[in-house]
Formats: sequence, C-alpha cells, structure tokens
Amino acid sequence: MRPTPSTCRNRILSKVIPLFAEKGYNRVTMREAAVEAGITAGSFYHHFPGKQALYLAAVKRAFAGRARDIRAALAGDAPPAERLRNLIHRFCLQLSRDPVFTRLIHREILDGDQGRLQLVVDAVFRDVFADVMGLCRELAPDFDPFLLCMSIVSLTVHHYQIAGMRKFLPGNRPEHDNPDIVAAHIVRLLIEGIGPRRDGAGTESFQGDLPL
Amino acid sequence: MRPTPSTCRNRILSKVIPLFAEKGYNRVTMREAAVEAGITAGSFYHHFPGKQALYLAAVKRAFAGRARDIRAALAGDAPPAERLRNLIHRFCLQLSRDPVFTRLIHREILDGDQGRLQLVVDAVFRDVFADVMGLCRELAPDFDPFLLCMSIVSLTVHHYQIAGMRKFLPGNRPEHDNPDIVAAHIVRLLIEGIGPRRDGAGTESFQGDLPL
DNA sequence: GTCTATAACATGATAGAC
DNA sequence: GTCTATCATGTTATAGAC
Repeated sequence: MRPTPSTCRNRILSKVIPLFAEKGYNRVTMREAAVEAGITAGSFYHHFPGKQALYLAAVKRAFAGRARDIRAALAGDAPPAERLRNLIHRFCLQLSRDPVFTRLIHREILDGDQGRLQLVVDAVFRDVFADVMGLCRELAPDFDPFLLCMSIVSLTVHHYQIAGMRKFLPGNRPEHDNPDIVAAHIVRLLIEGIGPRRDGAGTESFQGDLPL
Repeated sequence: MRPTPSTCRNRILSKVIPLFAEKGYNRVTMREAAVEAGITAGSFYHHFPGKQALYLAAVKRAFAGRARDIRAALAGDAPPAERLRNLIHRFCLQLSRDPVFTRLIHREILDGDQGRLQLVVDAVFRDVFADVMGLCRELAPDFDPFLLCMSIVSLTVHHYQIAGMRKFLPGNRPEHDNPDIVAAHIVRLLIEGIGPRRDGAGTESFQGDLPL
C-alpha cells in the first residue's frame, strides 16, 4: 500500500529537524538533507517548494506538540498563579527532555536573517507568546506585560540553553538539571521575589542611591 | 614608558574578536584571521601557540573591561539589594551597548566542545560567577544560590541575546531595548516578584519607593 | 630582539573514477 | 563499494626586514 503523502512528509521532517538543529540553516545542503531522509535532492521539490519552505515546515513541526502542551497549561479557569505554575513546569519539562528544538531556535536567533526570523516568529511563536502575555496581564497588571513575558521565557529557556556551560561553573549540582526543581525555583522567584518579606520585621529595605 | 610590546597583540585581538563572534571558532580559519589582522597565517604563531590559545585570548580580552565593571558593582559595603541593582544596571548597559561579546558567548555555548567550554569558563566566567553567587547568598539565603545566580544571568543575557527575534513579537516597543528600563524591570521583578503584596497596600513600581 | 613572509608538512574531508 | 586525486586547514621551519 502506498504511503500517504503526509507520512512521507513526516518521515522527511523527522529526519531533517535534527540536522538543522545540529548545523543550522546555511550549513545544511539539500543533498545532505536528502541523504538523511533517504531520497534524492531533486525529490525534495516534490514535497516542498524550496529549502526555506522545508526549514519552516521543520521548525513548525518541531514546535507543534509543544505548543499544544503550552496552550493546555494556559487554558482553563484555574487561578492565574496556578496556570503560571503549570506553564513553567511543562516548559521546563520539554526543554530538559529534548534539547533539539531549543538548539534549533538558538541557532535561528544567531544565524537567521531578518526575513527568516520574521517567518519563524509568525509561524511558530507569535500566538503562544501572545497567550503568555495575556496571562501576564492577568497576573500582574502593574508590570509591562511584554517584559514580564520575556522574563518568563528567559528564565526557563536560557537555563537549559546554557546547560553545556553550566556544568563547569562552580556550585553546579546534578539536581540543577531536574525540571521539577528548576521549575519550582523559577515559580517561587517569580511569585515571591527575593526581597525582604513584607510581613517580616527587620526589613533593611532599599535606601541606596541610583548607580552611575 | 616602554613601548608596550603587546601593542600588536592587542591589534590582532581587536581584529579577531568580531570575526570569532560573527562565525564561531570552527568556521574561522587561521588564514582568514590573518588577513583580517593584516599578517599571514604563519606569523600568528609568534604571538600565540595555536588557534585555541588565540581564541581564548580573544574571549578573555573581550571580557576584560566588563569584568572590571561587574566587580566594581559587586564591591563596596552598600546594602546587598543596592549592589544587585548596580550589577544588573551595568550588565544591561554592557549587553545593549555592544553585542559582540554576547554573540561570542552565544556561539561558544552552541558550538563549543566540552574541552573548550571548560577552558572558557575557567578563564573568564568562573570567578565573576562565584562573586555573584556570593551576593545571592547574602541577599536571599533561603534560595539555592546557584539557581538564583543563573536566573539573574538568564534574565539579563537572554533578553539581549534574543533581541533579533524580539523585534517581531507582538507588543514589542523600542523602549524594550533601553537598558535603564530593562534593568529597572528585572530588578523590580527579582526583588518584589509578581505575587500579591502582602501588606495589601498600593502596587506602585519599585522605583517609586526609592528615595531618589 | 621582534615581527613577518614564504614554503612546506600532516591530516582530514570531499569528489570523482573505477 | 573502493581507490585516488584534490583541496582546505592547522601547524612548523626557516629566513628576511625593521
């Protein structure tokens, strides 16, 4: 029985995603990707109009499952703080489990030209980012929602992006890769902050001048 | 004063740093770097024992001025919260002013093999990281100092690392690149958190409570 | 002594012919 | 598939210019 076109597409994409993640868009040749996918370079153009379309489809697909998870964490009528907690736990779990997508985006940020960056954002991040920003508005109306959303992304993504370097920093321990521990830390930091407890007594609060 | 024999070393490094930042270690050849520095490939080996030493010297030098700044922000006997504030303001200022070093490290994280990562960490980050961790211990003894330190780095570094993509996200505004605004946001988030104020009073920004 | 150019070597990847 | 030519690249050796 002939394989359905979508399974063939899926097979190609699943082979090609790690390749893009490893080497980046520019350094992956269509010939190379073809070998990986088990077809010839020319056959690619039967499934995708060009290299960029192949790449976008790969990025989109790499994010598809994730986006469902994230959206699920954001939905529902739980209190906003609870939704935040769900979001960050799922996010950390995804990032720790499989670093390929993280690497893919890491590369895109570094090497992507403006046009492709815009395409990737529109195809993959725009809607999810807007959703998280909505949660931020609900959660902390007196914060700039864009900056707060960026901060949430930074706290989670960068911690795992930098994993390869983190190993060599003084004070690192194996549990710092554990998504439950990392997520709990981030949630607590976001909700409580590190400032002196306001119900506490001896608060040596800020009394300094501005720097510079 | 002696006519510093390292003048030409400095000249070489200043030419070579942007090259490594742009293309990464592996994709910069000694010949290419030589052309950029105005000498030939063989001549490099009078100044540096090899490519890796050249690279390490470049990374070290790119970080030298910064490390002084960071250390200055951490030193002194100001209250810890004010030192944190100084640290983050200077960090954001550096990151926004000149993206070359950010890019250099971004690349190293992505492409660096284990050996080189360890060398870079030992030569550049280890001590500064330990200092910031010291501040974290002082500031919030009930947090994991390593995770808190990572969070501080993530909040600042990642915001500027992702600048190229941030432009295309919904809700972005020019002021989100302004280091003063970004730093103020990060400091406030770290200190206060987004949770409900425990004294139930007003929710004005952190800056409003400062005696400026 | 300091810096540089030139040539050459060793290795690894790539491409093409058989 | 195998063998081989070719090329790119890190590196070394040597000698010349200031």
